[in-house]
Amino acid sequence: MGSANYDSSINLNLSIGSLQGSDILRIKQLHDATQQSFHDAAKLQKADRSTEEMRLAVEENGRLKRMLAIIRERHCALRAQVLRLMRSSAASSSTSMRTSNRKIGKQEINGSRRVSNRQVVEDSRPRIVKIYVRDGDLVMRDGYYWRKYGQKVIRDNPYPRAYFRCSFAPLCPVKKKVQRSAEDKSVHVVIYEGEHNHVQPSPGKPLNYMT
DNA sequence: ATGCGTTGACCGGTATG
DNA sequence: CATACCGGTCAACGCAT
Repeated sequence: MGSANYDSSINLNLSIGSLQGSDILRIKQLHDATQQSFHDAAKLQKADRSTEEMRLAVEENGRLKRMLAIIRERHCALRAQVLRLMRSSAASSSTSMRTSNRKIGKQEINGSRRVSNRQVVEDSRPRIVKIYVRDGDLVMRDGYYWRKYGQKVIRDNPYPRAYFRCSFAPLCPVKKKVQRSAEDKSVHVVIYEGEHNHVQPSPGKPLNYMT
């Protein structure tokens, strides 16, 4: 910042040969007073600069707050959109799974146990959401806390499948399966089963691990 | 001490002969 | 029907905090 320098030493260039002692004393007092006033002026200038800096900081803070509010608003809108997409894809995947997959045509995923067709009750089937996430995206940052409880190598895929349980609420029934895609190893396939029976602990916050 | 990840064992449903 | 296979879960163990 531009700051003015104040020279506190003053050369009065006086010829003091003809002056009395009292005059010298007065001049010295005057000199001291002048120096003091320069000091005071410098202090005032410094205080003014601090006030200006504080005003700028307050303005900047206000701008940042407005930006944060906008970001938060957009985040909420995006989140709502993602949830809508996840729900619509869940609806379509659950119907396509019944017809396209040989095995799933004979069995349904229902909570922790697979059950036969006879036991399937349409309304009791947990919501299943399948999403594909690239490395570095929110694979493990979906806002919930997950605890890994198993890992298994699955047929037709060299990469193991990891099993997670929602650990935020002890009774939360939601499970999550994460597996690298066999076709594109940079893509994770994340399958959510069920619905959370609690609020999201902290949107976007990193989970215990990736979860 | 507590919580978490790893991993082999186990269980139950399905496919196959 | 017997059995192999498969996906999902359990639980012991070790590690990190």
